[in-house]
Amino acid sequence: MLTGTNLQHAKLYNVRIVLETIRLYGPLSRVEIARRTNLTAQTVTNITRQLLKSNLILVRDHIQNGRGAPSVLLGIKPTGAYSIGLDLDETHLTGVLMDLMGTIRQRKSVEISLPSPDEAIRLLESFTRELIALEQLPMEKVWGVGVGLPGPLGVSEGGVVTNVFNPKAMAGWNNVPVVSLLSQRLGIPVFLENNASAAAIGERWFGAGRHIGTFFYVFFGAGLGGGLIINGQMYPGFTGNAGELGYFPVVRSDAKLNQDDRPHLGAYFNLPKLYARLGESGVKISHPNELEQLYSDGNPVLNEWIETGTDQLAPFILGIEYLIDPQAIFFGGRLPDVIIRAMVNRLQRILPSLRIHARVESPELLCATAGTDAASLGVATLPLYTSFAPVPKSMEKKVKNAKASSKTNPLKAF
Amino acid sequence: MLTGTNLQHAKLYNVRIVLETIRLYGPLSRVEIARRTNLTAQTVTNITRQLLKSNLILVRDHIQNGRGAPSVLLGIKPTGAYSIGLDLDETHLTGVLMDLMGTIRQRKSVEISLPSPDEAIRLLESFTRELIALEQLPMEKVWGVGVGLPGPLGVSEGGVVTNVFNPKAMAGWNNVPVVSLLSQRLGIPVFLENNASAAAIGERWFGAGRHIGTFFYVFFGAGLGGGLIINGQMYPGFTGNAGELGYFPVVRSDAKLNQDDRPHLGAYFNLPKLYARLGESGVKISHPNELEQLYSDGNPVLNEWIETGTDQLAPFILGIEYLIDPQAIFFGGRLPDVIIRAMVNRLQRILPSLRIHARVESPELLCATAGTDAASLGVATLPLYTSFAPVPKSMEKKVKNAKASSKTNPLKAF
DNA sequence: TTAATTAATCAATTTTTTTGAATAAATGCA
DNA sequence: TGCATTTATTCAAAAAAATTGATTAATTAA
Repeated sequence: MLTGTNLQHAKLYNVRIVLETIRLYGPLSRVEIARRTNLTAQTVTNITRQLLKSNLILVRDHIQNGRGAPSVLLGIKPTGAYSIGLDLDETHLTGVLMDLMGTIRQRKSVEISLPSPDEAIRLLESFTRELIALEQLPMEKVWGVGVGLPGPLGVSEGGVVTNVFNPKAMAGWNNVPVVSLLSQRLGIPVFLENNASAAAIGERWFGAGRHIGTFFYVFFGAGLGGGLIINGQMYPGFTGNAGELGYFPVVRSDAKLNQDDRPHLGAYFNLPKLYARLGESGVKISHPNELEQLYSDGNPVLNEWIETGTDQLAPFILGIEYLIDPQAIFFGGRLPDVIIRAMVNRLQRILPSLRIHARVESPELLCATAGTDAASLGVATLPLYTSFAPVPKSMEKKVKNAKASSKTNPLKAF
Repeated sequence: MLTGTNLQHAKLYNVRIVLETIRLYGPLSRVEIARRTNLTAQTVTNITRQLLKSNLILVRDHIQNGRGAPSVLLGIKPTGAYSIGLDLDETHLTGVLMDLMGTIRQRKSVEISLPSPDEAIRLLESFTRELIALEQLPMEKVWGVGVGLPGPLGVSEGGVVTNVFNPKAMAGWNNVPVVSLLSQRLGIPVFLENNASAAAIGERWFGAGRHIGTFFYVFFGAGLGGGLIINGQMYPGFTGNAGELGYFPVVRSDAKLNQDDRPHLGAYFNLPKLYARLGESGVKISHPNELEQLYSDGNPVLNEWIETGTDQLAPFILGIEYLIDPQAIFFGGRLPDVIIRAMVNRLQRILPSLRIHARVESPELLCATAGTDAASLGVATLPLYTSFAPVPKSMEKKVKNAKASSKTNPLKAF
């Protein structure tokens, strides 16, 4: 719907712009903020006064450049707010407690084997409570919990993502209202996102994507996923599954894949299948971190897995270049950095021979910066993202009778 | 850059929202506009007063539903503004004069053969002047000229698209500052866009895409192009070539293609090549409209061309589904409707067998509504689009010293 | 004929940014 | 050392826009 704006929302928009400017380029003086945002110094004074009072920013330093009064540098106050990220898939759960600067303050991880929804919800709750207890925080300081699940996810009527339509990978997980179940138990807002998109959001907010407006994120989890950031915001697609290249059908069946699968790209990146194949060759592992040692040992099964997977992936990377034309393509997830780097290097060798000269410029292929906790860091950004991102939507007027989410919105003071 | 907003721009945003609401859903009463936009009735009264004074809207009717004062229905005034669209490629030039409602009032077309930039600029100018003369309009009523060229286009340093990097298809057209050359001669704003993206914009504004926020547009021109609308706005990509699937390399070389080409998808849809192949079989044609007769005659060369092209296209359509996840995929351009429909029907047969069950929903495949003038209609919308679309950018504060484009901006009154 | 209802507008108020002046702190130079 | 200059920040009044509450006008229902 086309929705008008009003003064209150113009102000909220400016508050978010100021906060985001400080976060991305700070610490900054008030005049510098004014210069960057095209707001007047007076307006910046007014906004920063409220942000200081709300404990979201703090005075970092006093510096002087040349003559004149010294600048008061303002920066984000890391302890101004916290957020929890929980990344769950059929093989593991990782939980992190993150501060406003994106620093991971607490971390917990456990290897599991396809939990039932009941078990999982209990586990998610206890992880959350333990992480908060470890940091000795009051519940009010935690703005919310982000939960990541493997895609593709479905969207329920109410607009809330609650279901998992991935019967093979997460059996028994159809129609599970994760959001309402968990938020009832915890009493704070819960956000759900597929782990690939979440990792992309994390990269955008706290990684190398901070200054890249449009990029694709190739995510290696238990399988293969993808997320898309367009004009600085996560782009979900119409059904919420944009970038989901894991289930893209591949033309030729490969003898090494299970025969009961319709051949699809994600099968080449399925970790349990890799573990099984390594097991056949006499190497027993159960955690992606163990792959690092195998790689430096030059394990032939692993090497072949990397090469086959990368070769299958290459045409899709080309497809991303031609269809989406992003500034960069990130590669990240639960695989060790060295293996991701090996894949990127191989892609950089393969792709030029596939491209046609007419292309002016090609996107950079980059290793993601968040490491193996990318997904949990990503989902942890969801509560902050929802409150803070200066998206056009925040310009829209709030309908008067709308059920005030303002109770939980940390910017309610503005 | 992150830019704050202020009262003036919030107002401009609301003006655009009101205008767009009337355009899409009108004629509407003021209260109805207020209801749809969440603006107050008083605000709508103020804004519509100015729009009436500016001659952009008019009173269409007085109706009453039940008791109470009758509603005054407001609608877009078609003659409130005009715009010119010029679609140029190596084989033809089509020019249209469009009113504010998207109705084509005048039309001119000529078949040409790879004009030099000099010849082309002269031709574009004379087309523009003739179209305006035919409608007997003063120059001030024409808000601008949109020019469409085959992609991929490059972007010059100043941010203005001026160059054509398509040496094969448009030889001699490197580094031609089309925008500045033509706007100097005409004295009104000139906009340049690749014809596929332009057709997508046209479909979004005046076609079936009016109520579809996110779609892909497959464009059949002299070759194959593509355009992308995301959240209601044209998405150009980082280098300006998103959706440009014409130059996507295809794996297997086809004997029927020229050997000097690197095999790419667009070669299967190249019209001059089709004409040549038809010529070999004894059928001489030179205009896409003549294909309609051939198709109803069941010409075997044409049928095979359609089938081969569609089969090659199918995996890319699947790629669009998985990567971009749009609500719909439109097919349009200079080919006759029956041929486009045949391709869409064939795709609808092929695609289900390629998809994997896990996909929840697939985008609709739709024939575009603008007919063979899609591209010229599309570029004609560019001047209006730039002035009117309620894009987030219009929320950003204008820098004070910025070279006032307001001289030419029809909304300067606000 | 009169009360009720709805559309639209007038006038006063509120919210926010802007503008112009004032204050404070440091530097550069006589 | 003293003072003009420069720069950052804030105070106070003004301007711009949407909102609120009251008013006017047109029509239907009883």
